[in-house]
Amino acid sequence: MNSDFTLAIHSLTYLALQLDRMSTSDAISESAGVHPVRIRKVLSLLKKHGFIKSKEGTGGGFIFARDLSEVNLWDIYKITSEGALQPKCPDSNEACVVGANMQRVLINIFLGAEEHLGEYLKHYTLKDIVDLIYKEN
Amino acid sequence: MNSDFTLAIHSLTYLALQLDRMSTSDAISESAGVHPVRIRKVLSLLKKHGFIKSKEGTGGGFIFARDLSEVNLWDIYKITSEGALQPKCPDSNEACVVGANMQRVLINIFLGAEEHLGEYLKHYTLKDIVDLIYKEN
DNA sequence: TGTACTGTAATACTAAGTGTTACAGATTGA
DNA sequence: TCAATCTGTAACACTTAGTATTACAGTACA
Repeated sequence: MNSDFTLAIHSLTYLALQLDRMSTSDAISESAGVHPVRIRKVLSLLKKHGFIKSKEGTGGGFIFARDLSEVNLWDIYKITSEGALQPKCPDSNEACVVGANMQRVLINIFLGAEEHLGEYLKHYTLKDIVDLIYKEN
Repeated sequence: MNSDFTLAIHSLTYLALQLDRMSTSDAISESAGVHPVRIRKVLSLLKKHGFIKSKEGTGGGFIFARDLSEVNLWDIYKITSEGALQPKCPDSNEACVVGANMQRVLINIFLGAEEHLGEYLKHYTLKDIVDLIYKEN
């Protein structure tokens, strides 16, 4: 799994603690320890899906656009990492009964796995994450 | 997720259809469409964990060592891919409340996710996979 | 009009995954 | 005993995905 998912969570959590003002990609990138351009790419995705708003120019930045408890981790997973579970099988041998059918079988199993993961991730809202950030252990 | 997991499943399924004789890494690699050395590496792992037996020399190869219905996909996942869900977060900023705590929060969430995935994978035994290979769609 | 932002393309760098070669060790059969 | 056929594994090369960096256009504000 690439880290866009965790960067998105990190960014949104950061914004969640600054609901009253805009935050710059520089500030968020410093908190997350990655390059500002990377953060802007991830935030650009989040914006396209309506989770945040942005404003260019002096005093601009990013700000949360939804209710904290109505955004969950599955929402974020879907736009940053959907299909990440699916391992890429090389083209196997059609002349062999295993090779010819394995891909179809595995794809279905991994689709199921991702759905299953979704059920788990849906239980975590951004509000939960903020609470966990403050809770010791 | 790397493809060791699916290669292991592929190999074991192949062996499951040849329970009465040994199969060579060459034969399996041809079915799976990857290099024989790669297959041997994966099979080496499976052997170390007692899923298969091997024999060197002429007429040698690999053979299943367990009951088909007592090996499930979670067993295989654990030895090939455990921790694969865990995205690597870059070291974030300890001076920021989000940076300082995010890693701990995410690690716990992903541990839970992997456990959850385990519950799903446990429901598929190798016997199920063999049945699915033969079942249309 | 200068400064501080976002938005994004292009490119370079790095790490993980995969393929390949090489060769030692085991086993078999002639 | 010798050649052939396997596994076992290390070493290295290649490829691709992930990430960082540079560059610059566009927007907003003072």
